[in-house]
Order: sequence, then structure tokens, then C-alpha cells
Amino acid sequence: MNGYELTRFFEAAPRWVWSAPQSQIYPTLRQMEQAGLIEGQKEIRGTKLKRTVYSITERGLEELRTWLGTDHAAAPVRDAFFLQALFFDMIEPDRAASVLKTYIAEQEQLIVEWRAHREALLAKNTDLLKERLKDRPPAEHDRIAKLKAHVFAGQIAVAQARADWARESLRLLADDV
Amino acid sequence: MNGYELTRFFEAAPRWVWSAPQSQIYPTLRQMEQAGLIEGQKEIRGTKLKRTVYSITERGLEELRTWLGTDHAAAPVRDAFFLQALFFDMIEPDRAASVLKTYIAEQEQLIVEWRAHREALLAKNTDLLKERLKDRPPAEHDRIAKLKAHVFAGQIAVAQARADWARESLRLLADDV
DNA sequence: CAAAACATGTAAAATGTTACATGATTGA
DNA sequence: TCAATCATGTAACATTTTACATGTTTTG
Repeated sequence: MNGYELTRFFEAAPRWVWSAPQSQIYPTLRQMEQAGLIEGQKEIRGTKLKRTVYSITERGLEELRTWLGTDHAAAPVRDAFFLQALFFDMIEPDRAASVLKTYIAEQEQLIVEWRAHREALLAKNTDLLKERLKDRPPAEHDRIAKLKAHVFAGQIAVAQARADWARESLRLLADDV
Repeated sequence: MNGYELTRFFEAAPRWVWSAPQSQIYPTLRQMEQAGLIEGQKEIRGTKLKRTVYSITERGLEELRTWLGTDHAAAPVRDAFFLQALFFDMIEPDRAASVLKTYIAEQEQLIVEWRAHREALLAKNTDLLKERLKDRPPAEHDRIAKLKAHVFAGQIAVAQARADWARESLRLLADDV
């Protein structure tokens, strides 16, 4: 991809397992190129509009595979929403309920998007997956699609757990007031 | 609390819903004091050892309550582990399985710690909760303890969903190799 | 021809991490 | 008296966010 495509990718509605703002893309691409992890191919569209399309190098693949096979320390816990919920006893139950309802709607939206993405992966019907499957033996295609789809099943399960929890919270708030 | 207590609090084993490294504590306390959200009371232990114990101000309480009652944009999605899992098809299934097992163990550890903390909250048996309940009518104590305990039930549910997902992943990896 | 999409950057500020640095007090 | 705990800071670096800035090409 080039910087613009990456930017759009991270901005896309069905939120990915990772995100990055536009301002990080170009500096990071240059850093990665200097580190020899990716290499850029300069192209010209029309007569003047330049773009640089990057692809991973042998060395980048190596690093990626090493990273994928290594245990990484869990990120520090910083869940602003649960922190907020921890002090719901300090505000009016109505206000807390309103915050919870917005949260539930958000989680449900994520579930819808991730479900769609999961289905698309199972049907081998996403651009990225098609690209990846090109250099893999057809016998493995099903397995790869299933593995990737399963990651989104995980995201869905977590969002589901959060939404369920928030619904229980609403009941708790209503119960004992 | 003073800076030292806050540091220890965030370092404590049963990981909280938030964390902060020691180096952030003191600058942040000073910023918050300048903003009028907290105020420090200087004390001397022994003859020379100075410490500053901070407490929230009226203005700080106000801001806190406003924050608690407001919808906040969800944090950008950045789940390194799910990102890792998304490319498990690129490495040997054995390696992927090993990473998954470590992850499961981590999540289970969190569940154990959070369960214990939840029980302690229900029994109104944590220092912080006791402190908070001091200026609340006794009739509300049960409700407050339940609400706070429920937050940890949520953390547990999410960790459970993650662990279950990881176990399914192990089965998926084993199945079709 | 105007708006939307394509394309790439930088600057300033805030935030977060890792490591270093120093000294006092308490309890075994 | 020595180790653990109490107590507070800073420096250097890396990362992230928000905003600004500019120009080209395609499409309706």
C-alpha cells in the first residue's frame, strides 16, 4: 500500500484490530524503510502526482514472523470506560444509565461491523485476504480464512461480553434506587 | 494519598482498571494541584522526611462528576494480541499455540485477581472502599459496594471471553493441520 | 468547473516509558 | 547496622494527538 491507502484503511468504519492516525503513517513508513523492513516503489499517476507504494522485504517478513511467535507483555490496563463505571455511585443513576446506553450502542455497532467482516473473511471476500491468498497453496486457503475470521469472532465475543455487562449494570442501577 | 502511595497502588498485583508509571505521578499531581483539582497537605515524618498528601477539592469533585456523567469517545482500537493472532497463519502452529497458551494463563491470572477483588468489595473489605463509605449514608453502602464489585465482574467477563476465545483458537490450530 | 478523492507531508503539544538519582526512616 | 520500605524527584526518549498545509487527479 501507499500512505494514503494505509490512512484510509485505518480510518475505515469496521474498526480493525489496530489503528493509526494519518500523521503517523508517513514518518513511520520512512522509519520502517530505513530499518529495511519495507521498501517503497515510486510511481507517477497522471503527469505530476507522485506516490510511493510500499511492500515488505525479506528482512521485514523475518521480523514479523519473529514478533508473531513471541510472547509479548500485556499492555498496561487503561480502560477509561470501566474506570468511569467504577464511580457511577457518585452521579445520578439517570446520568449513569445514559452513559451506559451509549456504550451499549457502541459495542453493538462494533459487533455488527465485525460480524460482517467475519462473514466476508469466511467467504474469502476481502481485498486484503485475496491478496494474501495469492502466494499460498489453495489447499490452505480454507484454513487461513477460518483462522483470520476467528480473530473477529474473538473481537465479537469481547464486545458481546462488554455489552452484556453494561445491560446488567443498567438493571443494577434501576433495581436498588 | 501521597505520590508514593499512588505509585504503589498502581503497581499492585491485582491490576486495577487504570495504571500509571511512577514517573508520571509527581508531575501529574503538580499539574492537578495547579489546576485546582486537588490540594496537597505537607507533612513531616520523623524529623526530615517530607511528604505531601493530596485530597480532592470541591472543584475537582465537580469536574470528576461531570466527566463521569459524560459520554466519551471510545479509545482507538489497538489490541496487539489480536493483531498478532491475525497472522498466526504465517508461523508454525506450534509457535502460535505456545503464544496462545501464555495468553490464556495471563487472562486466567487476571480472572483470579479480579475475582478476589470483587469478593473483597462485596464484603466491603478494601481500604479504598471503606474510605469512600465513610461519608455516605449507611443505607447506601450495600448499593455502592455492589456497583463497584460489578465493575470487576465486567473485567472478569471480558477476560473470560478472551480466554475462551484463545482456547477455541488452540482447537482450530490443532484441527486442520 | 467544482467537489470529492488522491496524495504527502510538517509542527506543536501532550502523553507515556525507561532509566537514573538521592535521601530518610523503620524493623529485623 | 543493614536491608526493606518510605518518599520525591528528573532526564532522555519515544509515541500519540490535533491541527495545519499544499497540491493533483478524477468524476459528476
